[in-house]
Order: sequence, then C-alpha cells, then structure tokens
Amino acid sequence: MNQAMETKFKPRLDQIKLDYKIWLADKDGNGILGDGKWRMLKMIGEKGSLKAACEELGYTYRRTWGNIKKIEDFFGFPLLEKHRGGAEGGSMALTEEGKLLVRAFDKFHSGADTLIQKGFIKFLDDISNK
Amino acid sequence: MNQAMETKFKPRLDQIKLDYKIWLADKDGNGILGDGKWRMLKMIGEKGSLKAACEELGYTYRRTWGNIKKIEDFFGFPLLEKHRGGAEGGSMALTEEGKLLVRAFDKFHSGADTLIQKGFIKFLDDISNK
DNA sequence: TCACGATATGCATGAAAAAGCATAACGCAA
DNA sequence: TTGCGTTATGCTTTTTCATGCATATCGTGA
Repeated sequence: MNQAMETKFKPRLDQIKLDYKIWLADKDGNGILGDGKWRMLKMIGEKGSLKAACEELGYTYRRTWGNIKKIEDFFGFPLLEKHRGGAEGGSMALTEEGKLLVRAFDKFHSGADTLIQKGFIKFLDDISNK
Repeated sequence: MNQAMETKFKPRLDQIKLDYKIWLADKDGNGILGDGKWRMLKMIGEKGSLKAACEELGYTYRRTWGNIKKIEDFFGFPLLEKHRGGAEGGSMALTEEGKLLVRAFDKFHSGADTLIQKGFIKFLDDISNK
C-alpha cells in the first residue's frame, strides 16, 4: 500500500503462523469430531488401548472416555470395540466403521492442510505488500 | 466398504455439518487474530465506534477492548485510530494498516471457505462409501 | 467551566470446561 | 478365588475465561 506498510508489517511476518481447526458438528453446532478426537481415535487404533493412547497424547482418561461416548452417541453405533477384563486388563480397537471414518478424516484433513497453507502464503504476500 | 456401512452412516449424513476456524497466532500458539476479532475490526471500520460495533455484534465492550490491545501489542503498531472526548464522546477508525489487514484476511477467508467446503463434500462421499 | 458520551482500565463475580479423585465392573491367569 | 490391569462412571475440585460493574480520562459545544 505504501512505504509505511513495508517497514511496519515486515519485521513480524516470520513470527506469525497460521492455525486452524476443522470439525464435524451436529445440526445444532455441537462439536462431534475434531482434530483432538480424531487423533485420539487413531492413537487408540495404534495402541490397542484407551489408557495407553491417553498417556501417549497427554489427555486425561476421564475426559477422553466422555468424548468417545459423545461421538458414538451421535453416530448411533460403535466406532470402537471395547474389552474389559482378561489377562491384560482390557483393550480397545477401532471397528471397521471407525477405521473408515478415521481414514476419511485423514484424507480430508491433509487436503485442507495444503490448501490453507497455500492461501496463507498469499495472505502474507498481500499484507507485506509486494 | 461393505453393506453395513451403507446402512449405518447414511441416515446421519444430512445431520452432519462442517465447521472450522482459522486464525493467526504468534510463535507460541497464542491466538492473535481470528474470525471474531476480524469481524470486529471490520465492524469498527463501518460504525466508526467501538461501542457501536460491540452493540451490533453482541460482544462486550470490556472484552473487545482487551482483544484490540492484544492484537496491537502483537503487531507493535496501531490498527485503529482512537479518539477520546469531543462532541460525540469519541470515535475509532481503522488505520491504513488496519484496512489492509482486514482486506487481506477477507480474501484469505473467502478462499478458504470454498476450498474447505469442496473437501467436505468429498469427505461425505468417502464415508458414505459410493 | 460544566455536562455529555465514548474511550480506557481495574476488579469482582459467575459460568463453563477441564482435571482430578474415587471406586465399581470385568475376565483371565496363577 | 485372589490379584492385576484396564475399561466404565459418578462426583468434587481447579482452572480458565467471560461477563458485569465501577470509575477515570478526555475534548468539544453550550
């Protein structure tokens, strides 16, 4: 826009980063499945255990358990197979539906990643006024 | 994937909507400028007054004032011209830098909107397993 | 110089979300 | 049948964040 912009915005540009969240919501706007829960589902799939996944990601077991319930309540069928008791105490694994959902969200998210980053570059370009 | 998916995901698809937020953050991840603050800056520009803009958007003056301070502290220079006193009591208006920032975020945001919606359509398609 | 209306800012109260604590239920293996 | 480790769940405490209230500051016009 003018010389002032050059000298004012420029010094800060490398300290700005872009952040974003995408999530699925029900028709009332209540969040159902977003980045955190999606990561958690993936990790449960990898670890085979809710407890282990929570420790890995630093979430609390109590809260995460509630989240899972919320997701399944919404979809109306289980995304996870849960097993209590046994030699190992118990286990958890993704159902086929759960795996499908995670895969789809995965793909969607990585697509969004690149698109938004591309837009961000243009944004920085705009405010740095080339 | 299989017949089960067809019957399970299908009935809920029209009740799922996509939501997302994009914001600028400093290098520590603290949010600087997102949808709400961006809308507020625009509205201040239109109304010429912080008070009026808050009433229009339903935000509290106290909180919004703090947000503005946070944004300007980050950028290190004012995005708004503030005037106290006078016949009207005072006023607020976007500086040239403020206008440029709002325009750029505007453009960025509307671009992201369409791209993400497009991705979401594909996502729904994936989980409904055509 | 006084009143008015908007900006500027501290502080106290309240509401919502997260974290944390406790404890039951479960099923295998020893 | 007892111990172990994990899932399952209620309840309390803490933290975080927004709201609301009070009040100071300012500059013009009457």
